[in-house]
Amino acid sequence: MSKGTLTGRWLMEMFERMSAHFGPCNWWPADSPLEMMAGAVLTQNTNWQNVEKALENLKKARWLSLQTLHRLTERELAGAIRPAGYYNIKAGRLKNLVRFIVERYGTDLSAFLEEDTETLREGLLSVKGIGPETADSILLYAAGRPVFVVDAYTHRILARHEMAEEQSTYHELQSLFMDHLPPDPGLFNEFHALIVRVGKTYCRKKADCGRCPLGRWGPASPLAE
DNA sequence: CACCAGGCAAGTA
DNA sequence: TACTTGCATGGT
Repeated sequence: MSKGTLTGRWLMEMFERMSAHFGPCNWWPADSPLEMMAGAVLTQNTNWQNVEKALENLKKARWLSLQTLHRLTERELAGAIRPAGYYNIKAGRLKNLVRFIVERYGTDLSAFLEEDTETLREGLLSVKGIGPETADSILLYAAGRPVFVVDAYTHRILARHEMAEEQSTYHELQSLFMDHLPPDPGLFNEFHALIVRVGKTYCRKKADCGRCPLGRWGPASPLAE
């Protein structure tokens, strides 16, 4: 909350550098909240390019509605999302999520997304196959809540710049952002998107790290010149 | 050819 | 509690 702290200033400097380097990311790349939620499940440990193919299959088949996804068999769904990998697991997870929503809120997704943030998060986490990152992605990008999303890139980048311990938990990393930044969904949205962008572009190979807007590996924090 | 990608749950000790 | 393993396609 207190952005006057040293950590808060670090984080805002980090944001400004990434933002100046890349410009607006326009996340989440989806045409509807349901597509966003499906994408969140499909992208678990998977390249986004593969997820796009799977989403395209669902759109072409006109299967991207709560009603239809609820009616489909797991086998039918698995066939369509094949390019996303882990397709049997993910078909089950998508069905679990859709069943949870339809049974409690009906086929109007907005009824679910209007719940208060705590209820939403607990509900999502109660679904088998929805973990903290998937739940928080949905909270931020489908429901517009001020919840920071932590992913593998967040962990990697913070650890490499010695802004967090290598063994930090999901909640610890999330608190680093949420305790030191204003609870602004727009800020959290762009911040997470930029972290992924930086991670994909500069954090994969050590050689690329020299061009990273956050500087090279090691204790050089974004504030260090 | 090997390795990785915007996780999660289940199993083992 | 703290590791380890299975899940699977498509790009580099």
